[in-house]
Parts: sequence; C-alpha cells; structure tokens
Amino acid sequence: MTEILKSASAEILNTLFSEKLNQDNRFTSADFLINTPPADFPGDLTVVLFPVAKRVSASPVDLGNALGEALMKRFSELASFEVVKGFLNLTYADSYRLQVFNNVYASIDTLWQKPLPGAEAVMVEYPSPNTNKPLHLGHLRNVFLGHSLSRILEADGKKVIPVCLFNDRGVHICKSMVARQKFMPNETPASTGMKPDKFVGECYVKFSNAYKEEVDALVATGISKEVAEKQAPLQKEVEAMLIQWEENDPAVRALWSEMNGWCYEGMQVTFDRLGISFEKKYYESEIYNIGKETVNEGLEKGVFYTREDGSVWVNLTDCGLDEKVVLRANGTSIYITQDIAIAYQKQKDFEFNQSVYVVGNEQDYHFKVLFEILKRLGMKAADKLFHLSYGMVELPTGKMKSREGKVVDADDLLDEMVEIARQKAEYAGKTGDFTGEEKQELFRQIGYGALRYFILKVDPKKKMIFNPEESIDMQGNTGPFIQYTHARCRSLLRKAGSVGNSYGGYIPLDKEWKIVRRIAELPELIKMASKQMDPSSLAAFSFETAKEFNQFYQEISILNEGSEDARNFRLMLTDLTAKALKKSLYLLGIEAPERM
RNA sequence: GGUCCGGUAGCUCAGCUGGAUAGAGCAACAGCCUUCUAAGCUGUGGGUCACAGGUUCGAAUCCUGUCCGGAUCACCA
Repeated sequence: MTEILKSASAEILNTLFSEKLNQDNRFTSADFLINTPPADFPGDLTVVLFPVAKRVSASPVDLGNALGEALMKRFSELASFEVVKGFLNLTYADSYRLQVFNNVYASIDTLWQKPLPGAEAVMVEYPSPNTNKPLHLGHLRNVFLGHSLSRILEADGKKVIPVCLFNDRGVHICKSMVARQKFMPNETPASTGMKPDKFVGECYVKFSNAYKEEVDALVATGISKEVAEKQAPLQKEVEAMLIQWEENDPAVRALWSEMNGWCYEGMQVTFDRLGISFEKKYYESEIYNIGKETVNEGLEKGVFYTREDGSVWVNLTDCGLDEKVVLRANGTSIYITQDIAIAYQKQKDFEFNQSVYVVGNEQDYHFKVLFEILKRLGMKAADKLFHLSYGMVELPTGKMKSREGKVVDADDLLDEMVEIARQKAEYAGKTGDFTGEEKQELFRQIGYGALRYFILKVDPKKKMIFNPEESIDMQGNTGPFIQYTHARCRSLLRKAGSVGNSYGGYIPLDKEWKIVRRIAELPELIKMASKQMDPSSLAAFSFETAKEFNQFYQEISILNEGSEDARNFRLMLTDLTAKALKKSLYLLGIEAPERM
C-alpha cells in the first residue's frame, strides 16, 4: 500500500505543480517518505511533507491538504486525512482494515513455508567450542544467536546447514593435558563424580594457576614478564607436547583422545538441553594437515613467503592489515592455518550461497585476515563468507576469565533459571492442577525462555552485561511475559471451544486494529531480521504485540461479549495473536506453553 | 601508538535508511482481582541522548574534533 501511495503522490504533485517542475525535478516515488505515526498521533500512515514542499516552495500544510484531498478521492482504502505541522496523516477505511485482517488471518499458518527445492542454502557455523573447558555464558549467547538465526533464515525460505567446528587441538588443549598428567593423573570424571567436560575444565584451571605461579616466581628473580611467560617450564612442556601430538606420539594421542572424549560427552549433554544439533561436525584435528598443503599452494602462488627461520608469512599491509604468520618455524600449524583448511573443506562438502561464522567480535581482526587470505588464494566461495560478529557477555566485574575459573557455567545457569521459574510460580500459586512432571516441564520452558529472551532482545553487535547477583526478571519485557500472554490467549480459545469464522458487519475498535496492524507487519519483519541477521527485532515485536493484547484483554470482554459478531471477531483476533506470539517465540528458540 | 566498536533515565536496554513531544522494562511511589489466568493492567516521579563544533526546514541518528570505556594488532585460540 505504501508503495502505491508513493507513486500516486508523485503523480498528483507533478500535475498540481506542473508549472514549477521541469523534466529534471519531477517527483518520483523515491521522493516520498511514508512511515507509521507515533502512537499518540492519529492515522495509519504518515507522509512527511517537508522535503517535497521545499522543492516546489509551497507551505507544507497547504501542500498536505491538497495531497490529502487528492489521495482521498483516488483511494477507497483511505477514510480520512489530517495535516499536523508538516505531516500528512492518513487513516485507513474500516473496509480496508478488515481486508488486512482477513489476509493476515488466512496466511498466518502458512507463513513459514519449508525451503523450496532450489532455495538458497546458508551454512551457519556455531558455537565452535574449544575442547578444553565446558560451555559458559558466552557460548550461550552464541548458541542462542546461531539457533535463532537458523530458524529465521528458514522462515525466510532458505535452507540452513548448521555445522559445528571443534577446536580440538592446539596449545590450549595441551594445557589441560599437561595438567591432567602432572596434577591429577589418577583422577577421572567418574572418580570425582564430575560432569566430564567440567573435569577437563578443572585441569585447565589447574594448569593456569600453576603456570601463573611459575611466571611470578621468574619475574621475582628480575626477568621481564614477557620473557618469563616463554621460559616457564610448564610453557615448555606444553610446546613439547604439541609437537609430540603432531608427531603422533601414542601416549600423548591416547591422553588427548581420552580427554576430548570426556569433553564431547559432557558438551553433548548441554547441546541436548539447548536443543541444537548439526548437520556436520568438523574437527580441527582431522583437517589441520590440509592446511599445511594449502600453505604450500599459497607459497607456489606467491601469496605467502618463507622467512629465514622457516616460518611462513603473508603480507597484508597493502590493505590495512598486518603481516601474519600462517605456519610456525617448527612446522606446526596455528589457528588461521586450520581455518583456511576448514573453509576449503566446507566448500567441498556442501553447496551454499552463503557461509556464516557466528563468532564473537574479539575475533573481528582474525576474520578480516582469514577472508582476505582466502580471497588471495582464489578460493571460489571467498565472497560468500560472512562473520556474524557479536558482542561479549561481561560480568559487572568485567570480562569473564576461564583461565581463572571466573565464568558463569552454562549448565549451572540453565539449572538456576529453572529454579527461579519454579520459585516464582510457586510464590504466585500458579500451578495447582499441574502434575509433578508437567510442572517440571513448564519450569524448564519458562526458565530457558527467560534466559534466551534476556540475551536475544539486545542487539547482537553490542556487548552486554550480565549480573549473576540479580536474577533474570520474569515480569515486564521478558520471555515469560510473552509466554504468559500466549498461554492466556490459548486459555481463552480453549474456553471458547471453537473459533467461528464470521463476524458479520463488525467494525474493529482502535485497540483491536492496532494489534492487527502490528501482526500484519510480521512477514516483512522476518525478512528484515533474516537480511540483517538480527533476532532482536523479533523480540521487540513479540513484546509489543503481547503488551497490546494485554491492554485490549484488560479493557474489553471477549468471551462475555453479548454480540456474537464481536465475540467471534475477538476470538479470531485472540487466535491470530496466539499464533503470532508462538511463531515469533519459535524464531527466538523459545517454547510457548499452553498453560502457565 | 595503529585499527575497530561503543557512551541514551538510578540499573538493563529500544530508538529502522535524519522526521512530530527521546521510549520500554526493572527499581521507587499510588491505584486495580465476587466477572475471560494479577508472570497482568492504570497512573506518578525520573534525561544537558559523554562534550564541542558542523551539515539543514529538522540531528540521539550524518561529518569533524575532544574526553571516557572496551576489543584487537601473538610462531594463543
């Protein structure tokens, strides 16, 4: 509708001001800005008049009146207009409003077509953990984003290929291994009763503490910190172990397999809780050697060069980046070497139109370098890669530090959320007729929903602060609020028995129309969220919709309404709202209970 | 130091490619449950949009500079 109005407006003004306009400055629809007016102004659409009025040096008010009148004559969809300052506010006719309602109501069920054959394929890689410690809050933001993004892309008609990369080798892994060997050789997850991935994480913390002591001791003898970090015996041990690993030393490999196995076992439990799964899992350990081959190719192509000590480099200074090592002097490969290899491997394994890496913004530079290198290597898919960069989750005390064990553990947090949901529900006396099992399931849905919403409602690009001391709210702009509104709708519909499909000549109230108007924008919103890879707008949508429905619910009878037409319309609106809420929650990865 | 990102109410955050009087939620205070779920609704208070310039009919939004915070510039990942 807005597009039609824009071109009509251009046409009308061109005729009206034909004397003042020549070929070069005639209006086109691009000259018109039409948006929705602020809540306390009348109308459904606003034409901003200043720019157009200026061009023909007319007063915005006069021009607005003239334009408004002409549009009224031409469009039966419009009921009235009003010019306020430089803004022309247009109000839809009731008949058109009902037409909009009928259209949304008819299409809400089929809004998410499954990807059609030949649909664009998008690979989404997340959360790509290291296998030396369990998942923490930072990973949760990653998972929520990746999961939600996948659903949004699918709703936009794309085929999603979710993959996960395990950073399962390298110095960080060796640190946990050295610590296990040295400090807790006889302990196992079973003997300690720990979740296996947490046991591995414990090793990592032990290493970091011992390493820090060594460094401090060296510094005390007058050595600089930088040198001390390199000379510390534990550091040497790690480096030695990395080489042994690359040389396939059986004992080192056995230790590595055992510890990684624990990590996968533990992480899978967390993945299952989060409801995520992958079409393919990549392991750096299986691919890093291909990286070395690619490095050789790069040398042949002249993209890389060798230094005297044998290390291999790439010079990216001509595009604002630095010189970067791609292979160590001792021949072992580093992070970027493997990322190069994995990019090629992905290209080999799947056909895709786009490949998204969901990775924190601390690695912005790394991905710039990686993508530039791949471009120079002439990789086919190089222009299809996209780094979805998101902000860090910080504690009030600053960054989380896994080395120091100062992290919010993912499992613990999920447990805690369920517990909070339970407490709030019991305090409110909510769950009288639920069975024990139903309750448990409900508290899980609410607790998880609260956490996901809390994280997804903020712009992914921005860093966010999480205060573990203040438990996540369940009132106001929260997941449970939206879940509650959905459950409330469902309750009404259950009580009504069935929803009729005719409402005679009923004319919707303003409060009712506002809800319809918002939900009618959902398809457009999904496209936008998909394009911008940002779920937060859907969180905002679900909140606004829920709030508007609650206002309506509070003030206006639905089931107790005398007029059957009105009752039917309101039930249809309730049905529409429930569906819109359920679907927007789904896109955020949040479940929508029927009762709560 | 170079590069990049950010600074909006006491707190956590919205504010789309510049548009009307800068909005939510939490917290505080005052109301609303014999009627469809009170995890709800209504109202009050709370702002130099970091600061200073500039661009223009119009700037939280765009440009420049300053201040403050963060990330990154590893033969770590």
